[in-house]
Amino acid sequence: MRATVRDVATRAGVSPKTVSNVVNGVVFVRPETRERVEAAVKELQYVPNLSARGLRNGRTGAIALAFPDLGTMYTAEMLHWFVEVAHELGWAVQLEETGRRPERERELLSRGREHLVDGLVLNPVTLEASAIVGADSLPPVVVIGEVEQTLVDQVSVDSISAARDMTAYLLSLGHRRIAAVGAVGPAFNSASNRQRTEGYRQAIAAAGLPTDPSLELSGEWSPESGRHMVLEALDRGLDVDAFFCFTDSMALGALSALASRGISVPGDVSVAGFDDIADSRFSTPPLTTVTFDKRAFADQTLSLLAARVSDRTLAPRYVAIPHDIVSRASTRTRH
Amino acid sequence: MRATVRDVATRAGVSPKTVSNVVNGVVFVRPETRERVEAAVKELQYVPNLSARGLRNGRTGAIALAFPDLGTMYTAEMLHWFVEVAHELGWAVQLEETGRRPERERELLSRGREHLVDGLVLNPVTLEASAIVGADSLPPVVVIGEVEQTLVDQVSVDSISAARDMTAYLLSLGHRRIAAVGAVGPAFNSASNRQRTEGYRQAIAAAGLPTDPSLELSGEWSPESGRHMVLEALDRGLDVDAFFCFTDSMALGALSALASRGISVPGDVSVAGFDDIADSRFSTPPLTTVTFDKRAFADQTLSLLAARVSDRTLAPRYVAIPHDIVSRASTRTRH
DNA sequence: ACGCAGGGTTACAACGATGTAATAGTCGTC
DNA sequence: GACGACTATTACATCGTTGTAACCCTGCGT
Repeated sequence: MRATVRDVATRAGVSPKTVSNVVNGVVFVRPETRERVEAAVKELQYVPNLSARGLRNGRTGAIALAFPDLGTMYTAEMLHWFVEVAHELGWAVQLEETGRRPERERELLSRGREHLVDGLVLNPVTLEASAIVGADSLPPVVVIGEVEQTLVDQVSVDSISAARDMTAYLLSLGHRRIAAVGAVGPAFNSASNRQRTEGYRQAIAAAGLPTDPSLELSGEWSPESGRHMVLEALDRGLDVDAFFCFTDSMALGALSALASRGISVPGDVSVAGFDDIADSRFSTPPLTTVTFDKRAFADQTLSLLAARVSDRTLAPRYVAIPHDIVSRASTRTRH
Repeated sequence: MRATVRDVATRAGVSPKTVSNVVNGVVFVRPETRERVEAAVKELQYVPNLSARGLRNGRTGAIALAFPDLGTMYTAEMLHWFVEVAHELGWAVQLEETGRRPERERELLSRGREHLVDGLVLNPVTLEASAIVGADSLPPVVVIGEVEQTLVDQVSVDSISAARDMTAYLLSLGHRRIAAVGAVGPAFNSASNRQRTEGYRQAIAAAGLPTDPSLELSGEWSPESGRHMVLEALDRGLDVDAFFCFTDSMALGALSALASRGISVPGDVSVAGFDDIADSRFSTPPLTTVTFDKRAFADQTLSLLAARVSDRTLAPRYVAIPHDIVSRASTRTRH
């Protein structure tokens, strides 16, 4: 049987509350009493029951992280930092997978408090502002990534400007026929690809080039789909000198497609990605991509969440994480 | 304020216990009563407080998953399935990262019950049997991956035979100088690489070839390290016609190293991996690797855990997940 | 010496859900 | 019509922890 404050109290000859005081260390306890209690705690291997504590003071010490797909490198890297930072803040982390299902996202928002969590970090794909409005009492929540809403705290990279920057970079290398892989379209339409498409178009327009819809390849944001979009573009003889893939994972699919057709990267075409996942340093060739500090991303998100947990009346805030272009071997100057 | 059983009970004109009965659905409740209660639940948006439930019946409905490094593709894919299966079983999932620190692994075992979990799935790197013996009262736990112990439930691929099979496969393609990338050695020594090294050596010996220590490249199991080991081997002029990397992530590093030296895969050398992570289908070239059913892995693990949670006196069981060789373009017959 | 201040400790209640045992209610049967 | 045999529902206590408020004690001031 597991030891409780009662057992420890009896052993140390004090009251349960004194044990609690020692364990929590908020109230001053006479050194000799503290010592006796600590000895008893050690002897009985006492560990506080967090269910009871959670019941008593309404905080569970856990937050939930919800991502659309756990099986991707992007999510893995984000998780790594989120768990690290959360633990530094004394939070345990509960994991949820929304699987791109809007109803699951809504469910998390409305029933968020069921699963013993003090707050929620949600990376939505489909979520629209209406879903947030719908829930009349939200748990403390920070959404991450591109979502068009101003009702709750949010952290993201400024995708419009990042996509604009990358496109401008490719243009500066001399590329003129830049395909946007994963652009908004019938196959996939979310805030993320709307914004990246927007940034791409802005840069093209700023360079005085015409917008060419045939260069905007629409599809799911996965390696399979990236490969597929590129193969299809090649099959229909698209005139293109660079592929700007809206995620690294699509870029890996693109590289695979190009390699299978014997097209050299960066000899024949350049390829660029977005996210700077670890794999992009080990692809053939290594990938030029949009990078950002993922540790800072987690830091910012969880500090917003901490603030909101302690004061739920704060006005919603938005934090943009700075981004940068990292140039690797998959892009080269074109003449 | 959040609704409780009391509020629902008042609203529906019944007692709190009846609400509980309806919500849990174990006792029979008269249809009209049930209807009234369900209506009240919906109107008040009642959601049970799991802290209270956990306190009352000793179960929290959550399990913990602990992996050494969350930022890898292998972990991401495993997580994906574990979370899916856990949710099907009605468990929430709490995430821990051990960071290859033995003390963190021990801590999870000894203090596992602190964090509101009914059980623990632990993927140890350094954990040895002694650490498990040390803890005199273990939480329900299943270890996954290669660990040399028989004290608690365990699920893993049979690494010895999988490594033997892959090595035999490479031999059958005509390779005679097969490097083992990530082999046991001073740089990294864990049950995993001991076992894979053992399988590799068995196959070499079974083919009547001499064991050549210079072919066993020791190092961390990461892409960086994989690249590094291969580059170093090339630099010292190692005579080699295939690289068997003990994980796909190292294999991706190896491919990157070979590409940077202009060595063709599979033209000049073959490369094989282990784990069949998603990326390995999109590398250049796609990777021959050891595959296994990760969904089945999660299924088996969590059903062992469920069994142990409900009966902690069961004898420890071991389940091996079947593996297979999947042949892709990174390997080719040698003459 | 007596009273008062203040710190250290305590008894008690409450957080919300649910198992237990007792109660109210229903139906069938003789 | 009354009694038994269930069956649906209830009152109560409890899980372990901690906030509240009351308590006791030591030490100081007058």
